[in-house]
Amino acid sequence: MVTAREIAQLCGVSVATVSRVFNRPATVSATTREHVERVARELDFSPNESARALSRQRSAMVGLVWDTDHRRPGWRHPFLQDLLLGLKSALSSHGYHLLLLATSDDARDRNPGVSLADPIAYVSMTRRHHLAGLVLIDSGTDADAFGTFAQSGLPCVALDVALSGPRATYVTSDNAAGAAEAVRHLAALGHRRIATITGPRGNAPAAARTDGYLRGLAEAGLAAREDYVVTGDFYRESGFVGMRRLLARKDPPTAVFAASDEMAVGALLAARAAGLRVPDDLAVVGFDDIEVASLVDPALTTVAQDKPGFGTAAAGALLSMIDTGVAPDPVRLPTKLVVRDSCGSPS
Amino acid sequence: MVTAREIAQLCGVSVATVSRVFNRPATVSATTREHVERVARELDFSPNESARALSRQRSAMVGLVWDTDHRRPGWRHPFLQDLLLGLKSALSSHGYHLLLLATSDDARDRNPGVSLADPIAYVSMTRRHHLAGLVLIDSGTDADAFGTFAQSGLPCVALDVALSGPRATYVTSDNAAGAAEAVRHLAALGHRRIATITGPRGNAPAAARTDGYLRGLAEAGLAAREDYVVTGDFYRESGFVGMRRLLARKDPPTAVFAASDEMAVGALLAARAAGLRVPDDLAVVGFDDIEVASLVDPALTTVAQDKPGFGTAAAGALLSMIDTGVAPDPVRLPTKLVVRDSCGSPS
DNA sequence: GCTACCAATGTAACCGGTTACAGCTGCGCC
DNA sequence: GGCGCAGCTGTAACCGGTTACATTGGTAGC
Repeated sequence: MVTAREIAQLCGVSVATVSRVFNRPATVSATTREHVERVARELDFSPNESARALSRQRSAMVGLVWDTDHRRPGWRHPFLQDLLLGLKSALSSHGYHLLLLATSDDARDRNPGVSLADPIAYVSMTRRHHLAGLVLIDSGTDADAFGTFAQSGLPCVALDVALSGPRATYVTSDNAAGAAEAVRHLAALGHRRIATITGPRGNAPAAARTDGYLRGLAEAGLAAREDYVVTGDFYRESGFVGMRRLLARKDPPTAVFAASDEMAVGALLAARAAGLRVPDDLAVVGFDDIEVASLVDPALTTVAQDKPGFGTAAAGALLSMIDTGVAPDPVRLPTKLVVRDSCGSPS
Repeated sequence: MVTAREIAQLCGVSVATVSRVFNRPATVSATTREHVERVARELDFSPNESARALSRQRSAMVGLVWDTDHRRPGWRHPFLQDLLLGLKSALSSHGYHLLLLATSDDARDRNPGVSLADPIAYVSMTRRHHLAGLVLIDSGTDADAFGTFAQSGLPCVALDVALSGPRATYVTSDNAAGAAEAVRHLAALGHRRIATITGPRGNAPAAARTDGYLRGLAEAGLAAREDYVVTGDFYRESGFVGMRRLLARKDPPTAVFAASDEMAVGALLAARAAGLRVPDDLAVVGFDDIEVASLVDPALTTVAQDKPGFGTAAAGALLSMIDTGVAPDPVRLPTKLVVRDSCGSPS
C-alpha cells in the first residue's frame, strides 16, 4: 500500500498538499494538482480509510442495525435482499460502505424481553467506529429502543418506524393509501362484506394499513364493522387463525384484506381448509408483494411495496442528513396494486 | 467518548498500561489491571476502533463481497438472509463486524461482460480499510475473479465456489451426496426413468449435483441416459423449458431431479401445462429448500441446505484463518432430504 | 516604492490508540 | 554483596492521514 508521504516525495510537495488534492482540490494550483493526481493514479494510491477516519473523526461507513426479534426466531424481513441492494448502490455512488453491526448474543440473552437487545451498545459502537450514520430496520414493536437512537444525535434513518429528531427521519410505504386502494378494488368487484386481518398492535405500518382499510371502506360507501377486524401479527399462522375466526362469523365476509402477504397465504389455506374456493367464494388481497405471492395458487393480488426504493430512499435521506446536518422530511413511498388471481375478475 | 489517556490519568498510570490491560492482560499486575478495568467500566470506555485499526494495521471487520450478476438483474441469492444471520452471530461473538463492500456501479458499466465487476477494487478497498478478511459470495460463473482474491494473500473464504490458496478456503454443501440421496429416494419409490435438469456449466455446485445424480442412479442400479440430462441455469424459466424438452422425449421420464428449487417450480409449471399431474404422472425433487418450496402445490420435496450453517461455517473458517494464518480444509455441509408431496408416497 | 492582500504551500500538531525498547524494582543465588 | 533475571511500567516512536496556522511570493493599489 502506497502512502500519501510517498506520493508527496515523488512530486516534491508536502503531504499536506497531497491531502488537499483529495479533499479540497480548489485550494491547490492546477499544475500541482494535476501532477499529484497523475502520480497517484499511476501508483494506484488512495488514502487509507482508517487513518482518514481517525483524523476526520468520521468514516465513510454507515451502520446497519438489524436485530432480529428474539421471541420470533423464524421471522424474516420480507425483502431484505432488495433493500440491501438499493442501499448498497445508493451508498456506493457516494463512496460509502455499509457496516452490518452485530451485538453479541450475550446482550440479547441478558435482556430476554426486549426485541432490540441493546441500543446503547449500538450507539457506542457507532461512535467507536466513527460511523457517519445509521440505518435502522424495524425489528419488532419495541419503539423505546428507537428513541435512544433519535436522542443520540447520530444521523439516523429508520425503516417503517416513525422516528423524529434533529438528526432522525424515516422512510415507509404509503401504507394507508395502499390499503385503501386494495379495499376499493374489492369494492369495485362487487364485494360489500370486506374484512381485514391486521398486523400487530403498536406497529406503525400495521396501524396505517388498518386506517387505510377503513378509509377505503368509507370511500366505497361501505360501513365499517367491528367484527370484521381481527388482529394478526404479520405471520402466516395468524392469517390462518384470523381467517378461520372471520369465517365463523354469523355473516361471514366475502373478501378479506390481509395486512401482509404471509397472513394472506394463511388466509388462503384457511379458506381451502373450510372448503371455500378462492376467488369464487372468497377474495383475498395481501400486502408486500413478496416472492411467494406470485407462486401460491391462486396467485395473490397484493399491494406491492417499492422494495429497492426503500434502500435508495434511506440512503438518500441519510446522506443528505450527513452533508447538511438537518433531517429531511419522512419519505412515504408509493405502493402499487398488483392484480393477480385471488380476487377474480370484474364481474 | 472517553479516551485511554483519560483512563490513564484517572488511574495514575500511562496509556501504555491501559492499552495492555485490553490487549495483553497477562503482562499487567493484577492490582493495576483490576483498577484500570474498574475505571474503564465505570466510564464506559472501550478503545476507538479507527485508532486501533490504524495502529494495528488490522480492523475488527470482515468484508463481504456480494456483487450481483449484471446480466441477471432478477437474480437473488436463495438464502442470503439466513446466511447473513449465521455470519453475523458467529462474527459478533468474536467482536467482528461485517462490512458490506460496495463498488461503484461505474465499474460494472465499464466491464459489462463480467459478473464480478472489479476484484482489484475490492482487494484495494480491503487493504485501505485494514479488513481482517473477506467472505465471497458466488455471483455467477466468473471463476477468474475469484483467483484474484486467492492470490491477493488476504484471508478469504468463498461460498459455493472452490477456492484454494495459502489463505483461502471455501464452504459448500455436500451437493453430490444430497443429489444422490434425492435420486435414491426417487428410485425407492419405484421410478426407473429419472431425469435431471442441471445448473449452468462451469458452476461447481451444479457440477457436483450432476455427479451426485449419476452416482445415485448407479447406486440404484439404474443406467444413465444422456437424453435424460438437460442443462439449465438455476432460474425458474430454464426449469420450465428443460422439463418441456424432457417430456418431448420418445420415452419421457417419470421423475426429475432439478438442481434448484426455482427450476423445480418451473418443471412443476411445465408439467401442469402439459396436462400431467404431480406427483401421480411425474415426480419432482428440487434442491435448496427455499421458502417457496413448501408453498407451491404440490409442496416440493427437496434437498435442504444448511442455510445458517453456511454463515457460521464461513465465519469460523475465516476467523481461524485470521488467527492462525493457515487455511483450514474446505467445509462440506451435510444436506437433508425434506420429503413433501411432489413425489407421492412409497407405493 | 511601499503596503496590503491573496493564493499556494509548508510546518507541525493532532486524531487515539499499539508496541519496541528501556528502566526500575525486587528476588534468588553464588 | 553483587550479579542476573523476571516482572512490571513508562517513554516515545509510530500507524497515515487532516488541518490550523505560519510562511512565502507575487500582484494590485496608491
